[in-house]
Amino acid sequence: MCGGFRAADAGTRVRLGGWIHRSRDLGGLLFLDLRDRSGLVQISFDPRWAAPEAIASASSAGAESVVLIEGEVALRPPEGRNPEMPTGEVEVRATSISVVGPAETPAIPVSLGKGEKLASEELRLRYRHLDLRRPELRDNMILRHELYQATRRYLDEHGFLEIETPILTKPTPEGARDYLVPSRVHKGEFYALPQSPQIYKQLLMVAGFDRYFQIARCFRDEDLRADRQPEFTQIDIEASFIEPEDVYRLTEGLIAALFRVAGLSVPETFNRMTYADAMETYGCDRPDLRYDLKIFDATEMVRAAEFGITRSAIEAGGRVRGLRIPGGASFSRKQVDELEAIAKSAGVAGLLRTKRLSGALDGPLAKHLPAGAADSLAIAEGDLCLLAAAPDATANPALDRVRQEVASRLGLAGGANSFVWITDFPLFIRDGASGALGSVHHPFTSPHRDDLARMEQDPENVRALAYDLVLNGTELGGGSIRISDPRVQSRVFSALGISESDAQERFGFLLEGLRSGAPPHGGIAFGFDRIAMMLAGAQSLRDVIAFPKTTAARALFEGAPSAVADADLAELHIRSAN
RNA sequence: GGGGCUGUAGCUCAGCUGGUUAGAGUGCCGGUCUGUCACACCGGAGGUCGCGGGUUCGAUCCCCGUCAGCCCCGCCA
Repeated sequence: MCGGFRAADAGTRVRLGGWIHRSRDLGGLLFLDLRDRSGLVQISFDPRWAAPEAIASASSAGAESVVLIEGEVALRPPEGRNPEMPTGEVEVRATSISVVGPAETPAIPVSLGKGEKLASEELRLRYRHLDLRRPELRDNMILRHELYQATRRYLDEHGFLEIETPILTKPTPEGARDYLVPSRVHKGEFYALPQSPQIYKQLLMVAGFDRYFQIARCFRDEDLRADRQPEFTQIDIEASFIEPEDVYRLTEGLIAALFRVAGLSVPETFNRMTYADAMETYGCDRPDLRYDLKIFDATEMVRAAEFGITRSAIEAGGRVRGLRIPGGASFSRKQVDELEAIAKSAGVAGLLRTKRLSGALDGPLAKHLPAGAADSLAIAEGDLCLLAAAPDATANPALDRVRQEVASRLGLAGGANSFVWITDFPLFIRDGASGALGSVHHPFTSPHRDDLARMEQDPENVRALAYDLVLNGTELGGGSIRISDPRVQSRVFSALGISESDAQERFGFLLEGLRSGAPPHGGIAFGFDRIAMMLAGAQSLRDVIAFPKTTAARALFEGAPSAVADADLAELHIRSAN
């Protein structure tokens, strides 16, 4: 392998295959950098050891052509060594070369020449076979492979069985849109690609496979982002007779094993935070805890103030909460306006601003505050304080975004990785528009035992046995203890407004399973691609997936999706609307 | 579904207030060159200015539409 040669290999006769990465023709003397998946090595052609025909052949071979080289590994002359290259001590003195895979001039550069920049992402995706040759993407794929292996090794060692579940499954009316697959045999009927193997893994528990895992491909037909692909990979885990604590302990070990692959260490155990605390203190359920910047409540301090904005917000049932920004008093008017614009785009009417200079607070609100307000609100000299007077439902996302923007401006997010388990999610969430209850996680999530009694009267305050693992503001994975008691499952369906017959039609095979002797069970799923992206230091999921889709869910290399012939549709009992 | 940015040579980009022959770097082709490694030097070829329409004496440039890529909101149990 090209990248592995060292000084100790000098004298070895070798036969090497690889791609011409770059060549330097000095006239009578010629150098090639030969590349394979292991790296680069310099091949030298000199009349002292290479026949004239070999030199001519090497000289005319184009970049990215595949060649076979015969020669001998030799130490380079001392002045010709290259400390920048792992193989820089040596070169292969070629005696023959044969061009076995001539290449046309590459459509996009693989090795970047003088002043050259990376081709646009559109072209990189169209010519993916070339882009994947670049060392950066090659290394990402190798890292990904090692993450697969570490996952399998760790879970195998902990007694988990790898079991595959179907790709052709049943459409689910809830959740994300399904990718549908028409049935040829059954006119007018459809399979769906799985959004996750959720129900199958629960049935595997019912079947007695008490520890299951799968590196599972999942499909969701929703709009994309830099960190969202329509098909993606999860590390899917489920086990019987376990509690949340068991899941935490098991998967902290798994995450440690995965981070070790990238040479990173992680804490022995991860911090915990309840959903309620996360929302109260950070305004979101996946806080970035690399920096402090906590949201605080100033409602009591301003309650008595004769100030219209805060007064009406409080009377309407809202609160006044905000952020103290250390040193923020030096922000320009324009900078603060930008922060306010971010908050407004998240739904609040505006931000109240006050800063502490020379001991006192300024701003329109300040004169309505009691003496000593700055101290009791812990606003320090030089701080800027931004307040949102609104119901939590709008203030939380607004303050969350302002918090992130401030952290990015002040460069606060550079510290050590910060893992945190978010626990005690609510079981239900009420849809603002329709007023209907929906599942926060999914309808099979177990309510907290202590909250079972209030399921019917006070469903919005029922906690779920659900948890997410968050790293630096990104959700790495999430899961729950599932419902294993069919009576509890019925009550949850009923709270969700799913009738007995609906439930039977949609999830009948799971309900039958629960009635036939179901162990208590639960699990978790991790976003494999996101973990790979983080560990690779990549900016986009597309850089850790061999053949990704564009933001419009197209595959540019193969041209999918594409139209099909009417005859093919007819066989599937389908007609295009166009 | 909505908003923003981008589209000019194989690749990366520049192109002034709308004006004669659309430029640069790199790659490619030809030549010189015996220790280069982003080799160096000399010469050359290479353009549907994404596509369609409009305004104008005249459009790469202004307007409308459309396609594609990227980013964001909605969406993603």
